[in-house]
Amino acid sequence: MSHLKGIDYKEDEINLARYAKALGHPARIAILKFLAIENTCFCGEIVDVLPIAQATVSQHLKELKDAGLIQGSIEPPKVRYCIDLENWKKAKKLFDGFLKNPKKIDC
Amino acid sequence: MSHLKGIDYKEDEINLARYAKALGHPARIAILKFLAIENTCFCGEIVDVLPIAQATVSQHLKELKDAGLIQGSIEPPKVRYCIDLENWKKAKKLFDGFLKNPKKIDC
DNA sequence: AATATTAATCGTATATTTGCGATGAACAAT
DNA sequence: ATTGTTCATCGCAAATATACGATTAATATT
Repeated sequence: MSHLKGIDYKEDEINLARYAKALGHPARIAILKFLAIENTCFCGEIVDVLPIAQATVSQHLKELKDAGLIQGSIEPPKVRYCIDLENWKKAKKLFDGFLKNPKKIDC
Repeated sequence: MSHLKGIDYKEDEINLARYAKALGHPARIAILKFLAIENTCFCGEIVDVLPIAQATVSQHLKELKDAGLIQGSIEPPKVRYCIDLENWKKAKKLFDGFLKNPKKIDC
């Protein structure tokens, strides 16, 4: 989310858009769901479950991590991923505030 | 959302991702917010308010419309836009189900 | 040291997104 | 009929995103 020319956008608008963008691909939704169910998992387990190549899964994981929705901790030779509950809650709050009755949207 | 190779993705995953993608740009968040506050508006009013060109606003409106989040009705020579409450609620339900406690995510 | 495992990264190809100026279409007003 | 207004669309450029095979890095295991 780098190219915000006018830069009138408010902090929350940018954050909400960033989270939304990260959720904007079904593979990443599926990854997050898997991660939510399993609590934690390794990249390889996702590769086994989804019909996409390892490099691509890794890429999606990176984007989720960059957006702050997940964390990874090294556990050689693997990396254990889990949802970042802190930011997950922030995201939830932003989406809740935005998606409730449009008449009463948070500003 | 056309390139879903494996196509294992579930209906809800695809729909959620589609809504999320539409929300994945701060300009579109700003547009929706403006629309929510004003109840309805014309393209030109958005152009006056946001620091982006008319063609670009029109493009964003098209994407929001394609995602189902807004509607447009011709009112020559203008087009009156408003939020599509029906789909807005659907989106809200999907995000709610997804973003609540990850331990209890909807599947 | 050599090997195996796991995941990130590189290089590449293709597709999509974002943005804008210019043009076009639709219609109202003169 | 001509003009003005509004918005969509076209054409283009640049940036991002998506996907993959191949390679590399890190580290256990043998």
